Amino acid sequence: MFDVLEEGAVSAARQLIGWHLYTVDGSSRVGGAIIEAEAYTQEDAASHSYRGRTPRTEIMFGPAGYVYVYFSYGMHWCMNIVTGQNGRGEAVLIRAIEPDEGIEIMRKRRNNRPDSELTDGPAKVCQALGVTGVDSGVRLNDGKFLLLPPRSTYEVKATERIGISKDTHRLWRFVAKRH
DNA sequence: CTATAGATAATCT
DNA sequence: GATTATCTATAGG
Repeated sequence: MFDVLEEGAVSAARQLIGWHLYTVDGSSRVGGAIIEAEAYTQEDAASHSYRGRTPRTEIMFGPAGYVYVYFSYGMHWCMNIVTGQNGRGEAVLIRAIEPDEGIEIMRKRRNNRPDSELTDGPAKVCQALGVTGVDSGVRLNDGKFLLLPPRSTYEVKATERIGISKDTHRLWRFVAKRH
């Protein structure tokens, strides 16, 4: 169903820039275009899957197209899209989105912060889209989540990942280039 | 604008 | 007991 996800996390992270990610809230969609994403694989010391399967990371080892949500720093939720073939232990962290639908809902959930700060970080994306741990293991395009193809082309830049202390040299963070 | 401290709990050693 | 794929408020330039 999602060819773009099945080649592997690095390829998927690069190609996912520009895809639209939404959660469905009643009759409205909440979300927008993915503009920042990072790849994590089992061979990567910064990845939750590095030490093998655990209860938390089990979802990363399943088939592509499922959502993996984890709890971070005792406060925040962050969401990934599982990639690669079944058993590989890969995912792409959704780090930022450019809102285009459901902005009023996001403002409310983000406590009326400026529009520029609604979804410019992985935990902010989850708060704005209403994603928590109960959504971990849910399949895309099967109810709550919608992943739709890009509506325009994006220039993508690869950089070092953010907020990690191991394997920082990998250029596995992909961002939509500003102009 | 940049820099930094503090919050706070699951997860793993 | 240490670490953590973060965010926010606050202080300073």
